Amino acid sequence: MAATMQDVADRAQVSLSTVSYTLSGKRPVSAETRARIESAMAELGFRRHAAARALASRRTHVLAVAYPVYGVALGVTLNEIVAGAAAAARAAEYELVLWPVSSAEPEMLHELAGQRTADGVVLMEVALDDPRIAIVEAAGLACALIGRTEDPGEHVWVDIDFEDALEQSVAHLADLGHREIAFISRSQASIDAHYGPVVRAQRGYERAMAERGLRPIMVPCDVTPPAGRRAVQRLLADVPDITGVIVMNELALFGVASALREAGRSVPGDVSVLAVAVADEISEMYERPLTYLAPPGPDQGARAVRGLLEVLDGRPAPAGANLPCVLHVRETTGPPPRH
Amino acid sequence: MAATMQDVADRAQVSLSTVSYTLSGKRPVSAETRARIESAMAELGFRRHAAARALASRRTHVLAVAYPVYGVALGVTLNEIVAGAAAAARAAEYELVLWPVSSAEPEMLHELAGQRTADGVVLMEVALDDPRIAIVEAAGLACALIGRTEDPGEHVWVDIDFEDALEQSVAHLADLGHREIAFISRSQASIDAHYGPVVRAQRGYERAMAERGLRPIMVPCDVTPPAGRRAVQRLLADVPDITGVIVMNELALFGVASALREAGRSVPGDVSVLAVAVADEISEMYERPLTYLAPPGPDQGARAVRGLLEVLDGRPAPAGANLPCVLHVRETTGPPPRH
DNA sequence: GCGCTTCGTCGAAGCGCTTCGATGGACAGG
DNA sequence: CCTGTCCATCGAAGCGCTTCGACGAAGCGC
Repeated sequence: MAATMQDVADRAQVSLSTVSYTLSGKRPVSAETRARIESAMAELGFRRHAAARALASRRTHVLAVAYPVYGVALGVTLNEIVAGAAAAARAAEYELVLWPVSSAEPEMLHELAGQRTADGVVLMEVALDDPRIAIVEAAGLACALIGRTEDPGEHVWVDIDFEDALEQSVAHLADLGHREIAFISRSQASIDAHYGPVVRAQRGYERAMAERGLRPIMVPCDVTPPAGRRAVQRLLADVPDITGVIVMNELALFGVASALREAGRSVPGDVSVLAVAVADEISEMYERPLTYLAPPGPDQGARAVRGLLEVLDGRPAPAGANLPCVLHVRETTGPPPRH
Repeated sequence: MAATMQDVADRAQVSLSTVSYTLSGKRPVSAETRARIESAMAELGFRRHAAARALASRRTHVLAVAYPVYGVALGVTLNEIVAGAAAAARAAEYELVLWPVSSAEPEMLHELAGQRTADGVVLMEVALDDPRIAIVEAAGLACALIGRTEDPGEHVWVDIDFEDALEQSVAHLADLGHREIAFISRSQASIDAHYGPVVRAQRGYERAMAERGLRPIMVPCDVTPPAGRRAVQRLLADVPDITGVIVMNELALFGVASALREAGRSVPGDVSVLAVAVADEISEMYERPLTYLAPPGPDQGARAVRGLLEVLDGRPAPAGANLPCVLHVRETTGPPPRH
């Protein structure tokens, strides 16, 4: 079967512990011994047995991401975060695994964390009062948040600066001369549930509009294309002279496009469309080059993982990071029409 | 720190091995001893240490799913499979983790499999000649396929019966009286790459049409809403008297809807629309009750996991399962218009 | 030339669990 | 009453690795 460290030691004619030290670098090993051991490992195709290592070292060298498998329609944004996290983990010689847990079943998390198969957990889509944090910490694992609670305190957290994103969005449109700017956000349910991103975005939007003496026009909208279409139909009925639409809703975006087309409004001639926190890949799907604010995607995952590693190594947790989205001006925004 | 089995044994005044046996059930334990041990475990909040167990038993009790994080836009269908797999694993007291690996980086898989942190791997989105299978098996892990290779041989595999799905689709529309029935599938690239589902679906479609003396109308289409819209525009130009459209493309579906609306074709009055292998959740997103063939979703994951467990327990692998989609007739299909 | 440190290596003790063989008591059959 | 079974339990030997203390061989200064 698979070669063990003892096999390597025998073949290289050294003791088992020397093999361990060449691998970990925790004690010096002479160059020729190291070379002999390395070729023995290569010949035998040796790979450390993770469970044995974990048992002996009290470290699994595994980081987990609590991955919300249910409910999220469009995984691209999540996946970018995971990709960033995986890369950062790999760079530190940690493995990254995903734990498929919906936030509705914290019991599952308790189960997984209790077995101590990971050293730390990255929690995605953190709610303002997230019960999962306590569960993870009770199991003695480190934890990092993508998003943040009401008061993240000393936790490692990485969030998108939604307030800033909406400020940027309003600024871009207002600078172009728009006065009637609507914000199509998420479902009424998520607003009512005080879901962090939605609440903070709304706050940013309202402040940015108020600062410019503009009237905020909030349009809640479910995360589906037809909902986006209906939202725009409603908006056009209520505010016929609308010229700017900010959409923070990946799927609704497609419905927005078709509703505007149907209503005979050209983009950006009649109406400018700006998408917020939409992954590059989604923006590519749009029918024409979309003006959008790209979320920090992979960087979020990478920072969360690096923060986790700091904590695991006994260093102080880095300060929470509120990362900005970056504006890509393409072809769906322009000056408003002069009537 | 966390309680060990020895702590439980001490508190229940039995030996360590007796605790182990009550947990595993591999030897009889008297009722009162068991009760004492169980309350000791509850009081201490004991949970088995996974690494220690894995080391001693040569079984990690973990199953992994190679989860394609990159490229797949719409995760719903994948997630249903994962949910089914997780449930089946849990029922057998296995944990399920996801390994975030794109099929483009098999090296990553090699790394993960080499460390033996799982007993078996479920491979999703298997290509007709998938290099990952050899990698997993070389590491000595069992493996199950969602999808299948050209010749799956003795492997555990679970696939959607795409040929049958298209046969059902054509039958439904033809029975309603349609004669001009188009099939909007996936990108030309995936057709050229002989991606299994696409190839088999096309085969089923062409055969079903031929059997009825109908002319097949294949429309390749990228997996984005605007691509769906363009595909329909092209189709309407080429075949103005089209009355039936079969769509096997989750995202294009939304573009299909808007293109038909724009062209002034009512659904199902002028054109019937039938979606294939679209998750329930996606069908809910459609603007009106959609006629669709639901994929076996969770069942695929569950069967893959159960097959894996059979193999791990030394039993023969169950035969590959080619699962049918089930037709839900709702409101987007009806008889063709009489001109 | 002596004791010191430093370097490279070794041996052994676990990490927390599973599992095998052994043991002792209860009970039935003769 | 003795032997043979069966049942419930125990003790100990690992699983493959990390890590600590120890140790011989250099290399140093005085």
